[in-house]
Amino acid sequence: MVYLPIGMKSETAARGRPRAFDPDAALDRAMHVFWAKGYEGASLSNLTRAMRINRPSLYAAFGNKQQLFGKVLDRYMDGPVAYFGKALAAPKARDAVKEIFFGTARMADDPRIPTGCLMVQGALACGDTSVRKEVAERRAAAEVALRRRLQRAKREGDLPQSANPAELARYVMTVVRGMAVQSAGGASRDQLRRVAQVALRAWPKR
Amino acid sequence: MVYLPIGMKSETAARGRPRAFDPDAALDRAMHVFWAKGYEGASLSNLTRAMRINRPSLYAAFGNKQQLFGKVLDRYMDGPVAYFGKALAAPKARDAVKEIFFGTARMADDPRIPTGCLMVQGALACGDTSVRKEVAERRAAAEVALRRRLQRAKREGDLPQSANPAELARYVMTVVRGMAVQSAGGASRDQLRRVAQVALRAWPKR
DNA sequence: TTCATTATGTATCGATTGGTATAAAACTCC
DNA sequence: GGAGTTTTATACCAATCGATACATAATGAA
Repeated sequence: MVYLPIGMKSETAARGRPRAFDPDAALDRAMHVFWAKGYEGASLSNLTRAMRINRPSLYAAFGNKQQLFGKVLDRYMDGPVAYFGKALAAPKARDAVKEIFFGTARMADDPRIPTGCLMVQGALACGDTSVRKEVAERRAAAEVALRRRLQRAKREGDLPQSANPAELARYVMTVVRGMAVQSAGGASRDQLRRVAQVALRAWPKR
Repeated sequence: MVYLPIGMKSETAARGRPRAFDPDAALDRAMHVFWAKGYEGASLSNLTRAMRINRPSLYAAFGNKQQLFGKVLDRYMDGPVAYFGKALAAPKARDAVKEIFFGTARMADDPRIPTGCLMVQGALACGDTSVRKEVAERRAAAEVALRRRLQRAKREGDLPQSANPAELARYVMTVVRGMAVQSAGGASRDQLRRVAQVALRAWPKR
């Protein structure tokens, strides 16, 4: 198996020595390290050992530690938390929120992934300000997506006119972030499901 | 001004050269560094500069970095989050929870302290497992305290018989942790207050 | 004064950090 | 079969990490 360089079209002929590792598999392994240890807790030695490549290969393929973290975040959004975008496609806003809550709870017991949320524990507090800013922006982007979905729901009469989409979106994301912290602290899927049930009681009645 | 060694009774005569700094003030300064940068993001150079002492003084007074962090956590519980224990003393469980929520929101705009919560962003994910475990235990202890308070409320008829104190306590702490994450991401006091209002709608009716 | 004791300031320790220089290896193109 | 190109592996870089050795300063006790 020969892996193509990042961003290279498959039509293009591969020149030079072929890459001996799968960049996506390496990103998955890096994701686990960042997820479990945080950006600063993940050393390059940790990363290269887990990714099963050596340092120059990492730098050639992914830039540097910060750019690697960015690519890991991209992959995280398209992978473990893809349920979030799918949930927004539910016909009813309440069902979308329910799926977001239960999707978050579902991650807790998955033995293939670390506990918690990469966007939360990856770099909540961090000596490197720009890294902290990047994850904060990604968290904010998720809240914006949910807010837009709830605004649509209000226009469609799916939410009462008294409802405030911005407030509700912020509330939902607050619960989701809190569930991530609880999960990182050892909360089980079942415990988080019950939290989700309670949280849903705050949802506006039609 | 002469400051007494840690743990020394004021009756005891001070021997040797007197300490030239106030340990409590130094702890407060260290707290800010850990709070803003996290355990791993806070280097000893950051800490000693902020504390205005040099390294040997730090080690003599506080042990090592991890023990310093532990003492900072103690001070954090008795200082910035003292509102939590006070809230539990409210006569009604709902008021206690309300005070916990609003107390958490109140911290967000305080210019004297960093955003977020030291027990969350101090070491949510961390290369050092024992540090991560310590903060997790402290978070768990807060939840236990609230659960006991809600169990008492149920016995007193302050909560309906159908209420589940353990679930409710977990829900409240989930929201509080989520508010901390939102605060670290730049949410204002007012935004968090509105989140608290929504969260309270999930509280069981009498 | 002298001694014991404790704190301070400087200078440094070995280990680890993120990041590279360099050369050999493995491929395509001509 | 080279020539050109890219990846791999080893070895290394300066900087920083947490932590200390050591000499000096400042106090109480004798």
